[in-house]
Amino acid sequence: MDDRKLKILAAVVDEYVRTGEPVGSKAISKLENINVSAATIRNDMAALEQLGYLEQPHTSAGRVPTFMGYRLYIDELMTLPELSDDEKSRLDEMLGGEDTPEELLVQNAAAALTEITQCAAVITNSAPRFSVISKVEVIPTGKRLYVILLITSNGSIKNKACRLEFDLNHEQLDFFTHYIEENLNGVSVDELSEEMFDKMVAALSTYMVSLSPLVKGLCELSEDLRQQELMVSGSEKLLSCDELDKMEVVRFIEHKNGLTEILEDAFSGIQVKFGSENNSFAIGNSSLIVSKYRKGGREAGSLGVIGPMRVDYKKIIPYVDYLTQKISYLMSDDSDDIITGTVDDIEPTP
Amino acid sequence: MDDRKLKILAAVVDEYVRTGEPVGSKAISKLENINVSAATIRNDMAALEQLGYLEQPHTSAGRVPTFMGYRLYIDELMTLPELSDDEKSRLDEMLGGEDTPEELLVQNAAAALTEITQCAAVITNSAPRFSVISKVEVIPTGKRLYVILLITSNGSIKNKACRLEFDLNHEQLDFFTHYIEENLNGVSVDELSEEMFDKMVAALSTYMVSLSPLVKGLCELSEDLRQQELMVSGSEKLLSCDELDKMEVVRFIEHKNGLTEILEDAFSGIQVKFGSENNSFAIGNSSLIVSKYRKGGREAGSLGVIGPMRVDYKKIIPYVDYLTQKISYLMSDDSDDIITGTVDDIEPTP
DNA sequence: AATTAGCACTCAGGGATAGAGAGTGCTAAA
DNA sequence: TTTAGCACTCTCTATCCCTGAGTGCTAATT
Repeated sequence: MDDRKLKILAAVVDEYVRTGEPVGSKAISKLENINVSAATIRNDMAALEQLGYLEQPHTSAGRVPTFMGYRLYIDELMTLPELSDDEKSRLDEMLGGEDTPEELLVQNAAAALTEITQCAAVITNSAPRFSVISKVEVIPTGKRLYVILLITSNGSIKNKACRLEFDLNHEQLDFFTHYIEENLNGVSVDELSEEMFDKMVAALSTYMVSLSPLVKGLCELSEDLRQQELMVSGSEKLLSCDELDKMEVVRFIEHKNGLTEILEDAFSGIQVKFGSENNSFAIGNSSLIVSKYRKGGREAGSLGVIGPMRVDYKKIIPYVDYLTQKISYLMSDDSDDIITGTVDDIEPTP
Repeated sequence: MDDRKLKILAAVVDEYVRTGEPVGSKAISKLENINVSAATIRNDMAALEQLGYLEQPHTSAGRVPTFMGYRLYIDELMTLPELSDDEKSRLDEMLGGEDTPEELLVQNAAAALTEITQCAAVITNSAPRFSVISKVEVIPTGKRLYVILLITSNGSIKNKACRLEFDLNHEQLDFFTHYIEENLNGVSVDELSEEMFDKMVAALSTYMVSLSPLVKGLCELSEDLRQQELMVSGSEKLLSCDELDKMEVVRFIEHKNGLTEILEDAFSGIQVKFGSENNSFAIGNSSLIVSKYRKGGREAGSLGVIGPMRVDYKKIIPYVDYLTQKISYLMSDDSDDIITGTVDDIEPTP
């Protein structure tokens, strides 16, 4: 695998990304820093095809990169340009100022990626999983009607109305509230499980059976919290992309199949995954460029772009990279007073 | 515009709805209650085209109804069948029993419509606008961090976190809570206005300036409440419908453009609107069949189906009609224990 | 006057055919 | 080892032709 072959492979990918057409030996030979003839390139391309990095849609067509070709290009060959100051400040502006709420920050990043890359952008927020319950309240709001309020250390607030069979008196409500607080305060969202709530129901039933709807409500709320939040923006861009199978895109838009898993599995740093048969996220010729952002030192979610395999990696990767870093920076900034603001610091409800 | 022409127009629409193909004179002449020759029908169809009710995709193709044609068909020509008892009881079952919560009732209706019609269903809930504030709570949850909880008589619950510049002590929190309760409890959501909150800020500023973020938070929550809630279910059905432009459908699914407005504008009874350029709800060849349901004599929301213009109106309209009536009936029935369950009945938080 | 049968006409859609163009692999020369 | 030359392959596009469905018009019939 000599040096020139790698250079040619890189050139083929670049050209293909640029034009979308299978690229021939002549086109490569005309390129600036290639100083060999088309015939030589033909020989090398034949070799690259033999090795599995290129393929021909048909005899007498140019070459197109294979999965392997893209993989090698992305992992080894590609040279990423630095973002210009202009581009950086444009992104900063699109993210919003320093006092933008965290949730909006990530959403703005997705919107920015959609606009700049003309691809779909995807964001997840796994923050809830790493937070702890910081407050639980049960508030009577009508005949036999109670609202449960669940607040976590990262600022998520969930509520739910429950109807009981009987009204609770002061004493009963007090008892329940204290019981719940003792059992849930400070518990990590990840630890919450159905069994745990089942046990609570069992324990409480000796005191008062009719409390179980409240526990059930709590259980449902905790499920809400546990589930990662995933949002896809600009998915219509995928439809106008003729490299992708419209049916598959539609199926993806409907069910977001496999995305959660793949994003959860991802590790730090920029990663590129192909929507091949390997994983459950399967839009035929697609590519997912994703990176995780951090909050207070911990991975808190991910941010990425979904496009055709033939996307401009050189352009998109720096954008995704910059945005995740910026978001991580902004989040580490003022995150302390939310993360550490546990229930111990606060006054009881009057 | 003689009687036979109308009959033929109706037949063309029926056939086109059934087959999806442009319909020719021969097909019409073979129909049961048409007893004239194809030639006669050709003459009438030419006349109907002249009048703007039909059009030809190209010379020597059959005819297809125009907007105007559909409009006339829907408004005057179509004969709606009664639902059979079987169908009615099936719908009743899908709606859920008498004690189904109102919100779920409407959602079940949407699910039923999606399943039966294989189109998208849309529901709105304008109930919040006609409800009153039944409870407001301010709950400390961290350093200078407070959650405001707003509950209305119809069961909507909204919350929001606010950050203050200083922590409040018991006394201050008590004062604020009482002040808010006195000023907001029992106030209709429709009456809430920015000016009202501005006045509250002014009044409170003599006591404590730093409370204003809380009032601002309340103001934002009340805006959330005022805005109609809109849900679309089964929107994926629109994607598999090749009469509709996929791009437009995806854009619609993502942004629900214009739906709120059009649904708010609708008046009582079944209505059919076309997704043409006239209104902001613009999926090219689509049709929206919608009706309002009532609660305690008042319009409380709407219920509808979005499909291609070529939908089976005869089938869908009776379903939508029945469901809205049934929902209106169920809501007038047991609405009292929620509507009238104001804050006065309940115990203060322990 | 209204309806019908008959007929020529139009047009979309589906092969089939042919030529152009791009690109290749191979061979032989540099 | 590289390059030039050349025959070959295969897609793509345009063109033509044919078929079938459906029309509009005219003349005959009721």
